[in-house]
Amino acid sequence: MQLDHELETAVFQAIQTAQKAGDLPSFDIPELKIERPREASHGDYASPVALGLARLARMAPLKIAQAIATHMPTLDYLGSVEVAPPGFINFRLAAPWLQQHVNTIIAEGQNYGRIHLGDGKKAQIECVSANPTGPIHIGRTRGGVMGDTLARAMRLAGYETVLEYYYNDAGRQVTMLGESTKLRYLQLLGQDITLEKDHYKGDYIIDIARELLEQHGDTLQEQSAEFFGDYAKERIAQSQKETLRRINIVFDVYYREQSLYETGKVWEALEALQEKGYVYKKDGAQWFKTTEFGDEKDRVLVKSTGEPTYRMPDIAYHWDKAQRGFDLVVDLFGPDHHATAPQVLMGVRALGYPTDFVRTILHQIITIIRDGIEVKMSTRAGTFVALDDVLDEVGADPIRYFMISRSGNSPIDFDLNLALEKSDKNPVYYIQNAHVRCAGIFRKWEEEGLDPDADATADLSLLTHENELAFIRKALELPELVELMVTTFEPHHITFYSYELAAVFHKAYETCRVLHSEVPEPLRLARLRFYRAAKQLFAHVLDLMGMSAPEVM
RNA sequence: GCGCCCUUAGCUCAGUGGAUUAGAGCGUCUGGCUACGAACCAGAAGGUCGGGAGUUCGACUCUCUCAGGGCGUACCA
Repeated sequence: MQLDHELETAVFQAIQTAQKAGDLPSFDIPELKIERPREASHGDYASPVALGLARLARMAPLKIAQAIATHMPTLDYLGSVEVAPPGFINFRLAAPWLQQHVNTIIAEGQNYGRIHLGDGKKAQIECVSANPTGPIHIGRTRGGVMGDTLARAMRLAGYETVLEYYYNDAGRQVTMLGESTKLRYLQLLGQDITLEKDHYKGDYIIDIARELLEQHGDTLQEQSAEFFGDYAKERIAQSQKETLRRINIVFDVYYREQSLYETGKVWEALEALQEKGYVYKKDGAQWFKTTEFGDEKDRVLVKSTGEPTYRMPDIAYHWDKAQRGFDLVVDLFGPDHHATAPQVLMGVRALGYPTDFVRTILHQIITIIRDGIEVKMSTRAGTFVALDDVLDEVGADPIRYFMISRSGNSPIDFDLNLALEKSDKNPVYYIQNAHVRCAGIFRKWEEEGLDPDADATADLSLLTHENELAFIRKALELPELVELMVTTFEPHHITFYSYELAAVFHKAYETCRVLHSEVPEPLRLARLRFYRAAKQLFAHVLDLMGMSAPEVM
């Protein structure tokens, strides 16, 4: 349940009741807003609705607030309703209800925070979509982690969600990949050949060529570059999958660009655009009239060589997305796509589909810092930082956390030293430590031979410490967080939430002991129940971020 | 030149048009372990929210403008 929405409904009812009772004049009730006050003394929820209604009702805001407060329906979770100048209504949750909520958290488990915004809707998230011409590098990882985290939140919000990777296994880059692999193969056979400017020069190509040599000896010399390309791209795609699995990203669909050619979709899309009059020929190329959709100049769809630009299959791909019946499509693009993303949507519109179901989420660059110095990255020079290397160095959890620790609009400095640091400077451990501390309580409990289910019937009304209640209140924000994430498409909020959850947890942990001799038995059981809920919630929230919940660190 | 993004505490950044005192982490300073993990907690100091104008009962938040910074601007993807 989402208390903020429940309260909106309740306030709406209160206004209606007040109007019937003549305490408020009649007017059409506008959209109501329930918010979380910053100041704890202002309650758990507050509504400024009376301020907005002042003009409509032609009454003093304070009087309106008073009338609403008087007519609020009775609700089990609502402790008090107060009116504060200049006209705010403050709601406070009932302590008994909060205490019982501990059992709700335990009962709902991995479903805690579930909202129904996406029930019955199909969503797709596309991210990473790197070319299968080399290892995944750290820059691509940001979009991948953002996309995967969003996918997890969207599933909790009820969306049937497909995480999809658009796999550019066609076109010029695969040709170059094939040529590069063949040249390396021939080099391994002792031929004196040099790679050209556009060839891929990374060592992984040599490894692939060596594989072919080991499997086939020197029998492949007459094989085409296409043969080498087919082998290399499959090989690289496999290793990309493996790399992504290491960071806990598993795609539901790898959509092959090549399939758009095999089914004829690319040319179908081109013909459809031609028929609708959006294509013209100039300088031997075929141009798309993107200026009709507000672009500053028209763009080439088919080069004078007869090959399509990347734009053409991209449009066909998004055309296909439109036809697959998704209610929501999220495209995550890095800084290199900032300019081109809109052009693809212009293509979809030109093909007669609305594009409001597509949300393009852009993110800024990521810089790697080692020992306080920026690690320069250049794809051309082959000096990009491979995700695998960072995984070897710091592991998946810190990468996942730091990749979504900032709004996508901010560039990120990824500090390798900090990611490795197991200290209070590192928020990753601060959060995971909350789970570890809970685990420690249960471990000790069982080591002492005590009944592991002893807390099942604990008297939760004994959880009266303000720090315990503060934790439960923070837990209640999870559904609101999920809603925020899936409506703004901003995954970074969860890192702040998880940190705040850990902060209120550690406060409770410091003040509310369980196994200490001075704690009376009934309270001990209630607190054990409390930490059981906390442990489960941390495991859940860490899982939403794709991170592990360690028992010990 | 044009487009997108950014400018909030010494540093890195949150902040969904609302309530005296704009938040968090790091850093700095002061305290706290014979207590389930101190990888923690308690407290202090630190701000003309880049400048200016406008809309509003009310602006860090919306609009315009100026200044500074990042990224992009292919018949590459």
